[in-house]
Amino acid sequence: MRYWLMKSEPDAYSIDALAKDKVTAWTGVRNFQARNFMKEQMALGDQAFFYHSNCNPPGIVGIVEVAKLAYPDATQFDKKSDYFEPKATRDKPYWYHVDVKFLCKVPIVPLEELRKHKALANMRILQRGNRLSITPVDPREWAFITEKLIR
DNA sequence: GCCAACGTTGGC
DNA sequence: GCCAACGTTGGC
Repeated sequence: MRYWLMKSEPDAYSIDALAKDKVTAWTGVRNFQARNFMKEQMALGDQAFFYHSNCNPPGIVGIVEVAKLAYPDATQFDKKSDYFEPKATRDKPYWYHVDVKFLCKVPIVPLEELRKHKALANMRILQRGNRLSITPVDPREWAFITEKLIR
């Protein structure tokens, strides 16, 4: 089982929205690396930090679990959707996504707090210019955050 | 709102 | 297949 960090802009979809929905389809990912993490590596039961980005303050606000393996993103076939992909066909979809299940909310662990800890220095989210919306989290980093920074 | 960093596109 | 131009992300 692996660990992940998944970004969402709270204006678009927040941890509170997921707490209400319980399960959501993680649609709209349009980056090949992020897609491949979902399609090729995510397994049922994998856990992920739910991260609020592009807000003040950005940070980890919850924990979720992969509840359904990757399947084609329906929004790519919808001409009216912002996520429409003209090159995709039903036989050869471009974009995939998993479903994630709400596990819990946590008191925010701000990005600024993550930066303070040497144990987390290699986290993808902390690297300069990082924009990837889904990133793997090392099990040791996961343990550090859940044991030391979340209470 | 600014802007650095990055991914993607498309002309050649 | 290179690479400049462009669009997007996301912290600040």
